[in-house]
Amino acid sequence: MPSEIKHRTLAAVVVDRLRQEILNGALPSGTALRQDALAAAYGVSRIPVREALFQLEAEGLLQIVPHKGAIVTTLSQDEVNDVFDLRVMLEPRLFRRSISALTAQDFAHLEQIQEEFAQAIRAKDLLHWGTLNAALHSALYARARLPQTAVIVAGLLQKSDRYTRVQLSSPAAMKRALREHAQLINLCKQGKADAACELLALHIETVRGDLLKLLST
Amino acid sequence: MPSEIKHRTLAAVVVDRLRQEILNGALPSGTALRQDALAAAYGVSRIPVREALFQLEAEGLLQIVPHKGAIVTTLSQDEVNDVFDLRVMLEPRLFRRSISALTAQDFAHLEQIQEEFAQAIRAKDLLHWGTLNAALHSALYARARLPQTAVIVAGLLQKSDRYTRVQLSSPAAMKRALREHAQLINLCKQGKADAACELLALHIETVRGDLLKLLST
DNA sequence: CAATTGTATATTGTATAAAATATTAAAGTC
DNA sequence: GACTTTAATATTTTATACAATATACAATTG
Repeated sequence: MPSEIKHRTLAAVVVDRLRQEILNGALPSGTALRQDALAAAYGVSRIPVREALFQLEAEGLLQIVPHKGAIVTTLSQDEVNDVFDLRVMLEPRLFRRSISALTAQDFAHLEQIQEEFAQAIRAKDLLHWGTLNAALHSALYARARLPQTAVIVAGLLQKSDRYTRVQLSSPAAMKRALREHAQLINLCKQGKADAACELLALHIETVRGDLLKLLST
Repeated sequence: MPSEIKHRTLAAVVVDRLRQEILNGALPSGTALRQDALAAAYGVSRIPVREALFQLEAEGLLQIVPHKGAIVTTLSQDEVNDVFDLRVMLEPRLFRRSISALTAQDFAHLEQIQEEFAQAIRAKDLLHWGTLNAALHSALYARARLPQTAVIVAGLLQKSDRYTRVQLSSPAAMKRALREHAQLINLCKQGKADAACELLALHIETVRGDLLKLLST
């Protein structure tokens, strides 16, 4: 009985749940989404479902063909490379502007995410890994004050996460990510902006490399 | 009597008309959009209007506050700079990958846009200037085969256009843009990729400079 | 038999109406 | 008189019902 839900808007609720299922892999690429079925599954009418579908299309997770329907999109290897190229270009820019302005509170937040990270690894909880990864990166850029870039990068992180979740089935890769994130935070604290940005770029490239290795097999 | 309209979908029609009015300046920043009024104005029900509003929010032209309404957003000077920084980073990348693959047909298309451009200048038709500018830039990148970057840049061009329309009230600036676009096309034809990309970056910086001058006054 | 046209069914798109939420104004209390 | 509370109104959000479109398959024609 979901009576305790903070009732934002049904459309927003559906957006979050659908996005989660897509990022999780519960709705794999190519899945056709029927408005009727989704409405029944979530116990709402088709209108909030429709609005959710449109929003997810804007996020790039779906493709909607008028009068036909919505299907979960996939990214080609070239597109994955495109996404990672963009990340390598844009994230260090955000990072550099953010580092010097990070507060003690921000660092506390980062440490907290790292803690959840470690827990997720111990529990082999792959489902939340992508969310945590995106949260940590976003937290690193929290003080960049470049909102346009920030929303673009948020989208790129989301797109990457669909695939990194696969990649990180390897415990070794998960632990390396955890370690690199810790190094990033440390360099921040020491104010070593150049070194931090360099490491960030390397970190992204590392994930890309692992991912491409998996996709090609 | 609009009976000849190719009936795509009412929501899509509303999206296009609303976007046009926002980019035109007919709906200036800060305008509150009432679903009822829009539905009446376009002669449709409120549902296609709602879906249009959501799409335009995703494009960054509106901000929707649940249960309150939609208002036309504005960009601060910092945000304008952010947009142009991104353009300088991303457009040359697209350009470089596109140049060598441009076909004779592509060049014909570019020349056609240039012609419409010149006509718009002669007719002092500011309204379509932004659309043509975005179309020309996009045409330059048509063969880049980087869809992720392409959609991001398309969004950035749209955001810039809201402001360049103002900036180009000066005939001198319009003619300079026309000339620089012609130079870009010529360098493409000659296969001088490096020079073309350099000029492109300069071109974008020039527009930014003019724009900031106007915004600060 | 191939191709095309027509019909039935399923699904999406839109309109109308009801419910939920926010805003405004008025009334009452201290 | 200032402040809270309550009613009234306006607006958004959601549900239901209807219309338009696409898909699948049968029927017809050459």
